Amino acid sequence: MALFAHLDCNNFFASCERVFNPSIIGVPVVVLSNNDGCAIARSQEAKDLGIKMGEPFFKFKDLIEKHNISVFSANFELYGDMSNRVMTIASQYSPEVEIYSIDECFLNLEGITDNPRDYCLEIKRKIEKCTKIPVSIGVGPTKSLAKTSTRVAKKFQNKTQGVYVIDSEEKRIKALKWLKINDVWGIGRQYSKRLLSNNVNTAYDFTCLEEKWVKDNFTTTSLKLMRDMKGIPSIELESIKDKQSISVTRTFESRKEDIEDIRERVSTFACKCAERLRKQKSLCTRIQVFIITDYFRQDLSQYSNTINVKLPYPTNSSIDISKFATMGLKNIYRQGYRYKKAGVIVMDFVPESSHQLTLFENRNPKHTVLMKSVDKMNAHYSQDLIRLACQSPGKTWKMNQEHISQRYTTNINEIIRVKA
DNA sequence: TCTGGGGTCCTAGGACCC
DNA sequence: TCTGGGGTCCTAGGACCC
Repeated sequence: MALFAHLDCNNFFASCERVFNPSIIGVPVVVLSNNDGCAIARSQEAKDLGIKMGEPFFKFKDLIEKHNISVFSANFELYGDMSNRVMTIASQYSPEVEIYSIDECFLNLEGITDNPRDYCLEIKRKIEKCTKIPVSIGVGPTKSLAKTSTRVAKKFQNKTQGVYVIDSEEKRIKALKWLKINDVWGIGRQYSKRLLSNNVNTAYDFTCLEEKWVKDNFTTTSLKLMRDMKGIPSIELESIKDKQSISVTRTFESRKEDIEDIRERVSTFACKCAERLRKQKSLCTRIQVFIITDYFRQDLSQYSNTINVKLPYPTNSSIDISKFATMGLKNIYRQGYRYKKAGVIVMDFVPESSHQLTLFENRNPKHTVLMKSVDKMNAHYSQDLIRLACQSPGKTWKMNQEHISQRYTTNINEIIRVKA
């Protein structure tokens, strides 16, 4: 019998901040998105105050002082490193692990234990001891049921001690009847609206639908999900795959009109894309560039556009990608608008190794060597030491990060200090 | 004044071919 | 006036996830 565990860190980003700052344990904590735009993580206390996921910062600013909320700018370097630690420990408990997101993973427990509850309590204990990150674990015969179990484990923490196992038909039905349709993995806003209007209120109702109806009204993915929740394993554990696209997009700290300012941003985004491409040893053959004005300001004139640039040859050179992205930008830029956001997305990859030189190759082989040394130096010294000339340092933009914590675990200068 | 970022998958519909 | 059918490939857009 198939057996999956799903592990989820509790309020992950907020918990990361608490690891290095025990004074905020027990008080509400909110972590903000880039530019301190909106809430992307909340501790339980902050959730209880009614602060919603994605809520703009300015809308709950008045609550901050009133309830003594600790606010942090997102510190992804710290979270990424803490995530690695959690995942490394989890991986010791199963030969087959899928890292699903920064704070979640699935473990294949088939044939590993006769007592999944105790086994997972041990995993939880170990992770919490070594990393101080609290986790919840759910177990079930399929991935979606394991994920459902995790929700139960979280919701009824006192009863479950943070671990719940669906190991009988009664438990499966009980959990699915409890799970609201809009909380089901794979059922989003649009789908739940349609399902609710058809009197499908819970996950259980969903599993009772006719397969044909689900397939006709939704997609094959939803059908798979439905079978999976019935207990028929239909969603497989996935191994680590190369990315199919890499994107760097940012909201500007202010609105920009001048193409020169935007070009500098786009060039920097392009270089970041190229760097990540090189990291996974891929070359891209298509670049997408987009710009958009501030759609929250309907009083201003709006414009947005996207362009696809097909490259004459596959590349992961920052110089090439920046050049083609800039060309794309020039095509879609229109004067007289105040732009709020731009982005570069690289796609249609080929592996670096299998790339064959084409007859009309005009890729500059020197770039490969150059980029290698750029990456090396940037890794060795501080990040982004080496830039292209067009990323003029004077113009390089700085994010609003008023409340950022230190990179305790990845930067020696920001390591935690202990008073003796 | 102030509203994130990075991904994946699926489908409908157009272009094109025989 | 009548105006095939079937197949493939590609892409934009929309849904979903964290």
